[in-house]
Amino acid sequence: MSNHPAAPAAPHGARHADDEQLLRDAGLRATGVRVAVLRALDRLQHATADDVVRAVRTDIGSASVQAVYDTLHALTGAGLLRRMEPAGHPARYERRVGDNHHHVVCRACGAVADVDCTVGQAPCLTPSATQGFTIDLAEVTFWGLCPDCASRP
Amino acid sequence: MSNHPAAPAAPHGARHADDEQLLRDAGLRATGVRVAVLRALDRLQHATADDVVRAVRTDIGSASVQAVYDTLHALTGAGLLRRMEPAGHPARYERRVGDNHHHVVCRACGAVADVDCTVGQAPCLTPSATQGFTIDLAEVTFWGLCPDCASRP
DNA sequence: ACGTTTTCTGGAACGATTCCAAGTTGCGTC
DNA sequence: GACGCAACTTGGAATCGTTCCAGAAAACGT
Repeated sequence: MSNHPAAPAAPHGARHADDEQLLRDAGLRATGVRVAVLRALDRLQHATADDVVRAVRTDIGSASVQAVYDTLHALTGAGLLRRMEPAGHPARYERRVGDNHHHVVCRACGAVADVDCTVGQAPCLTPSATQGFTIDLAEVTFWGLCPDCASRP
Repeated sequence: MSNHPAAPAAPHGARHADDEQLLRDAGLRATGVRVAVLRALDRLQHATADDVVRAVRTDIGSASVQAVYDTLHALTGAGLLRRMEPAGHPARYERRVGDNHHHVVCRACGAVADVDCTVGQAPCLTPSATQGFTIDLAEVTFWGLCPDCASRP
């Protein structure tokens, strides 16, 4: 488990080789690219599509950009991945799904980290006046400076 | 005040013609385009840059795309406007600044509405573990369906 | 009236992502 | 073990919102 310095609280339950089963359980074929994408996101947190392409290529030798995008979409759609897109930055993907956690984004370098919300499980999930909207998700993004960027103007 | 069916809580204080003073107070020249942009956003809430371009052109006859983008940046930088960018949608601008309010975005049509957070003034503004980040803003976005889109599959 | 700032026109470029078509590979099932 | 469909490949072009460029003209505030 040395690759999992801080194991996510999310119950995605799969250990490396079991990603195949995870995919099948979700009704998806367990293909090379898909397994490699999951493995890549096991190591890289909040990786961009580009990060994933590179990681997958290092892992299994080659993969087309489209295959990776397709996979990211399929896995996100199946609920195996979560997608977040900080304003002004490319989308980022993570395996931590199902728990309601939020993100801090560094204004300077764009680094992203996870944060658990203070306010219990479902934070501001019930706004007072919803304007008639049916709400299914509350997304909280904190903006600031990461430790590195804070220590230089 | 018929244009202000629900006057924003934000104390931006300016009535139509006083936008010029508002600009000067912010250290900006009160130019035609800038005043027109403010006026446009008085009517249109959560307008895209494109919406603003069209509104400004209807208002003062003509304006270049760049002038509007420049203005939106200048005014946002001066704190007269707030910019929000829902994932997968173009940026939107609004005059309601200084209060901490949040947004609902319709997954289907992209419509945006304001919401006040249930949890008092500074909602999830103090996350438990900030990972060493210095946080200056908490942005909350609710996702769901607007009344219109909810009433058709 | 002057100097500075802003806006203009018109164009090209950007980055992330999507889409295309047609051919190949490789899963999973029978 | 073979078959059929889903997934992947290559290579290219296109999208959209936004930014950047340069030089000239206009407009603002002192």
